[in-house]
Amino acid sequence: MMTGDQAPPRRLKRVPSWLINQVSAHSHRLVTERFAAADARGYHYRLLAALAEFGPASQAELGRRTGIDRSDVVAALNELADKKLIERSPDPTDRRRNIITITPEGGHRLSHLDGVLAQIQEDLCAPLSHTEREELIRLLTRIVDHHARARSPESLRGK
Amino acid sequence: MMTGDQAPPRRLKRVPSWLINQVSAHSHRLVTERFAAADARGYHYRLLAALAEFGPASQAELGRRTGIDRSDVVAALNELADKKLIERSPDPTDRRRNIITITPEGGHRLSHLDGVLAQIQEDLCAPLSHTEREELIRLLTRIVDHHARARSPESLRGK
DNA sequence: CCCATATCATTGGTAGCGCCAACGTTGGCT
DNA sequence: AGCCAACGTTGGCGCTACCAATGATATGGG
Repeated sequence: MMTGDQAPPRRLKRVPSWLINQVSAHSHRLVTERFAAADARGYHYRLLAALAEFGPASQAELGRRTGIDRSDVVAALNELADKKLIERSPDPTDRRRNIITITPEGGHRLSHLDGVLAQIQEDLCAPLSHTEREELIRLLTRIVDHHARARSPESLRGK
Repeated sequence: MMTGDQAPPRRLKRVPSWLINQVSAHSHRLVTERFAAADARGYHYRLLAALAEFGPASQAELGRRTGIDRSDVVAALNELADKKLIERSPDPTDRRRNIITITPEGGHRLSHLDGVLAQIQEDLCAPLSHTEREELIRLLTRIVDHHARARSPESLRGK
C-alpha cells in the first residue's frame, strides 16, 4: 500500500456487470465487517428478517423466501440456534418439517442489525442524493424483478 | 402446487446493498456460466484486459489495476500461462519482478470474451432502456469512485 | 558502504456466498 | 400398495476476496 492504485482497464469502466461487482464487493465488505462486530453474517439477517415478517416457517420456506439454498439454511440455523436467536421444533402436522421460531432475543438482535444495516446503506450511498438513491433502487429493482420472473419455476411451464 | 418462489422480506426490498447483491449474484451467474463455456473465469478476463490496454506489466501492477490480490494473480496467471494466453519472463532490470506479456492467442481469447461479456450486459440490462442503462452506469460509477478514493492509500496520510 | 525498509512473487490458509448431488424420512395421490 | 414429491441433512465444489508469512531483491538514508 504505497502509491495510489493504478487505473483499471477502460474496457471495464463502463461495463455494468463490472460496476455492479465493484459496488457489491464494497457492500459485502461493509456487511461482513460490521455484522461480524455484531456476531452475525448476511445469512443470519436474511433468515431473522423472514421469520419476523412471516412468522414461524419451515426451513424450506425460509430458503425460498431468502434465496438461500436448503443446505445452507441448515448451517445458518444451527448457528442461530446456538445463539438462542431461533428455535427448531418438529411440525406435529408434518413430520418431515421443522418449525422455526424467532426468539425474543432473536427479535432484539434483528432490531440491532437493522440499525447496522441502515448505517451501511448510508455509507454505501454517501455520494448520491436522495433522488439518486431512489433512482438507483428503482433501476436495480427492475433488473431483479425481471430476472426473478425469468428464473421462477412457473416460467418453465405455463402455470 | 405452491411451486413459485415466495416473496422475500419487505425489509430487504428497498435496501440498496440487498438489491446490489441480488443483481451481482445474477451477473456472477451469467459470467461464470458463459465464461466457463469459453474455458475462462472472471479473473482471466480482468488480467487479459489490463495487459491488452497497458502492455506488459509486473504481477503486482496487474493486481493493482484489476483489484485482484497479489496471491490470486499468481494462480490466475498460472492458468493463463498453461493455456498459452500469457507469458512470464523475468524483468532484467529488476530481478524481483516478472514481466507478463499477452500472447497473440491471448489477444484472440480476449476479443472473444469481449463478445461474451457484451452479450451478458445485454441480457443483464434487458429490462432497461438505453437512457436508464446510462443512468445506472453513472450512479454506480459515482459510488465506485467515491469509495475507491476513500480506500486508496494516499487517503491514509497526506501523501 | 551498510542497513533498514519496502517491494516482489509465491505459498498456504480462511471466509462468505452460491450451488448441486445424494440420502433416508415422510406425505400425498392414485 | 406403490410412486412421486417434498423435507432436512451431509458433504462437496467453485469463485471471489482477503491475510500472513517467506525468501529474494531494490532502494534510500545515514
